[in-house]
Amino acid sequence: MAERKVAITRATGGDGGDDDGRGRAGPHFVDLTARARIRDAALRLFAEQGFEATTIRGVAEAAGVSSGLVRHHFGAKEALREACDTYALERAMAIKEEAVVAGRLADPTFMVAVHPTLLLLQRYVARSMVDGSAAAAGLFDGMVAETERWIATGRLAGPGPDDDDDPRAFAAALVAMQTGLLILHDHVSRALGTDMLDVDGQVRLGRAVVDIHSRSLLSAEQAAQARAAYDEIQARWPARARGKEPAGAPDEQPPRARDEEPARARDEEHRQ
Amino acid sequence: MAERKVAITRATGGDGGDDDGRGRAGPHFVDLTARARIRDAALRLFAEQGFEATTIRGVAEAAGVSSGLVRHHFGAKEALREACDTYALERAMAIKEEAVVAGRLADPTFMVAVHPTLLLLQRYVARSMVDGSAAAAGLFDGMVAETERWIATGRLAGPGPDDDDDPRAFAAALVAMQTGLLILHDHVSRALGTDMLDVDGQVRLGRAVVDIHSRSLLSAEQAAQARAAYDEIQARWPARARGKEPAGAPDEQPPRARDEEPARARDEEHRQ
DNA sequence: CTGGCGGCTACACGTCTGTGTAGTAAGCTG
DNA sequence: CAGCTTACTACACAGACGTGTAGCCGCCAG
Repeated sequence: MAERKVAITRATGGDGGDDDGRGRAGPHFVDLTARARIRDAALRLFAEQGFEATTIRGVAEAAGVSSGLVRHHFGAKEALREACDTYALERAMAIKEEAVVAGRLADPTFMVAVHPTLLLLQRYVARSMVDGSAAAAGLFDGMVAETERWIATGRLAGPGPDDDDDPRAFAAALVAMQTGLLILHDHVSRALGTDMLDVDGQVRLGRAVVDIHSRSLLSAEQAAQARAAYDEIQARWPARARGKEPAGAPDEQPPRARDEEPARARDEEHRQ
Repeated sequence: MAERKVAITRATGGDGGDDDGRGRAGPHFVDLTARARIRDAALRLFAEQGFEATTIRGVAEAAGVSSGLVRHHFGAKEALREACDTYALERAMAIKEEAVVAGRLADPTFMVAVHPTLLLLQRYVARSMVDGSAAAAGLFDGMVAETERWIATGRLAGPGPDDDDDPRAFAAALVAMQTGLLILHDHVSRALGTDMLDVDGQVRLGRAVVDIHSRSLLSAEQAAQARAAYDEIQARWPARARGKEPAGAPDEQPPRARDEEPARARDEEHRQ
């Protein structure tokens, strides 16, 4: 495009400018095209406040431009969102690519350095899922599909992919859990006492997630009890419940069957 | 419109109309006080669309009343939210209490039957956390605190509470993950092919969560690698990083250190 | 019967939102 | 030079929102 000329003469430096306002995979410049600054501001505000709560005027102010310019560059608010979607995906892939091809994957310094950007992008995507962006929905599906594929490879540690397992549900739960961490950024950060996207918080949270997924929170008997309870429920609810037929007697005693994992969150919730 | 108000004043005239519009812990009536219907509609809409996106007029329409009546009963939108917060907590506690004192905890039929209500309440709370309700923030903190307490009891299965662990981060991550499932209701349901709050989806998801938490997704060496990577990062980032001091050499090789759990979500994300 | 009272509605007001339009300045092209 | 495009601004508009107000209609105490 031709915006470059004006932007350059306009003291935004020589950062070039199709639409990301910087060299391909180069580092961040402080001076960006106004369009890029708008997009960045929108991305951040969308991620922090959500789509609806973010106003075009707010984006304009954060980017240091007039609200009219936002419209001039992006037309409508929805188009601005789509631009953010595209950019988030593109930029995240670029970072990942650089990390891989440049062999910097093994360099923690690099990874941590780019993480603020990367995590913001992820946070944006996560928030978009809540706000109901079409792109985010596709992304969620893609993540579930890939996780499912990853499960199928059997690289998952532990007892192995179970007998009659439900990999789709497994994958969906995993993705939703992971995304939940980003969505609840503010609350998690408050609990941690640090921004979870800062290096410190990010490490603490990362360790916690590794801990959670590198041990089994439920004992074998606890898990068995829970599964038995689910069997019972399925048996009594004739719906299309994955090939079980209803049993007759409506009153038996599954051993205190709802005190396990899924119930924990419930308990705590009501406690407060 | 007009015929309804008559029916209501006639039918609900005796219940005092404090706020829930029914006998204390009684079953649901189809005919509720208008106030109760408004609150129920608001709860559902807040849970489904979020607070900002939900309009008073929308609530009124869903409840079958005029928008003015919403204001008449609740004054302001924020007060309506607070009423929902209070009610959600109260009702959830009531259900739980009934389940415990009536000994119906062991009756899966009951649990499943009340689950649609209970899960909607939970979903409301989860969504409130995203929308930034003060009550929800307190609830999150309470859940984290209780989970932390639960961890301290050592009832957690597996290798036991680790050496220098970070129970706060552990608890926060756990709570956020659990909550994420509710927040991403739509996406999870789409992945499942069923509403995750229906009996079928609820069972499938419950099984998946039990599976996730009753095995270790990461092998011992994977976990060790990840932890080593975090050590490395902490060592190089002198922040207030929990009592480690920076090391000198800026170039070593943590064995492909960022390919584990936390990276998985990232990978999939960019893939699509 | 009468008067007050609470549930309930209709309608109006100010604000904020996304959007539309007119206009200015600067640079490239001819 | 003129003519066009592009970045950018200021201002106006319609609609939707939360909120405010006046009033109707059954009920029930006196």
